[in-house]
Amino acid sequence: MTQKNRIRKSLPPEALAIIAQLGSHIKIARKRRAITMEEMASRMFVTRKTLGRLENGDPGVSLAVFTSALWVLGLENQLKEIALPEQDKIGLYREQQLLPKRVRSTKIKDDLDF
Amino acid sequence: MTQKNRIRKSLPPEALAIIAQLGSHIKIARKRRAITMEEMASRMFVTRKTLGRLENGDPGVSLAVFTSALWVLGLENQLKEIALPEQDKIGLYREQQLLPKRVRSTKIKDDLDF
DNA sequence: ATCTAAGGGGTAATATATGACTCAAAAGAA
DNA sequence: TTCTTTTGAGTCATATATTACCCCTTAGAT
Repeated sequence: MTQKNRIRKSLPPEALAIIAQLGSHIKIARKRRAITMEEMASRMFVTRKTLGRLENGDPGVSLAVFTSALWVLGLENQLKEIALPEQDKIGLYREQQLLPKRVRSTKIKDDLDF
Repeated sequence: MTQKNRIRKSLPPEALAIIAQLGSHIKIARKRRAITMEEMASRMFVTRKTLGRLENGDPGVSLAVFTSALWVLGLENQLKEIALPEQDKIGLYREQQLLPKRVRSTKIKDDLDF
């Protein structure tokens, strides 16, 4: 039996919780702006039901739907901060670990004029 | 003709760009950690191809895949900041606008003991 | 109290995502 | 250079997302 969509059965509970929180935050933001699901869904070019899945924390909704929701709410800029390389402390640390112990001057072909 | 998946054809270019950036940031973070796509995909319980779609900015990948990637990279906490109600300036402003002009003391039935 | 609209949830049809497999190009190490 | 690994990409089968349509409960306004 070829198993499909392993991820749905294996999503760590914390990841599920994060997605659920995102959904409820989006719902709160929508209500604060006094927008109905119908109205917001149409601005997102999706159906009310799909927006509902997002707001209810369904992990299966696409990044398109998610991003579009933030877009309609005017919150899309926050997404740009995610996984920013210059703020990735773990990454920067690991990168240093990968640096060579010593550096040796490399012979550069000097006909590469620049 | 019933049009399906309108969102794919209607995603604002900026939203597409944001998703593409997220993907490339994830790719950078992975490389910094010296993890191959194969290795990372297996930790996410998806195939290398699906991870590739995420890293290449495919707007169709699910929140599950996206969140799982951040999870594996140890960056999932950043997601918790998205659309946080207490930091939603637009929302807080609009909420104030919705407040009633005046307040009138309401007759509270006092047999609601609490 | 009454009424209207908002939203939760079901179904069937269809588009798309995802997995499994494969080939090939490109990157990197020795 | 040569060899190995990584990764990009195509195909097919299947699971799932999304739509369009439906009904129904309930919250909120009057």
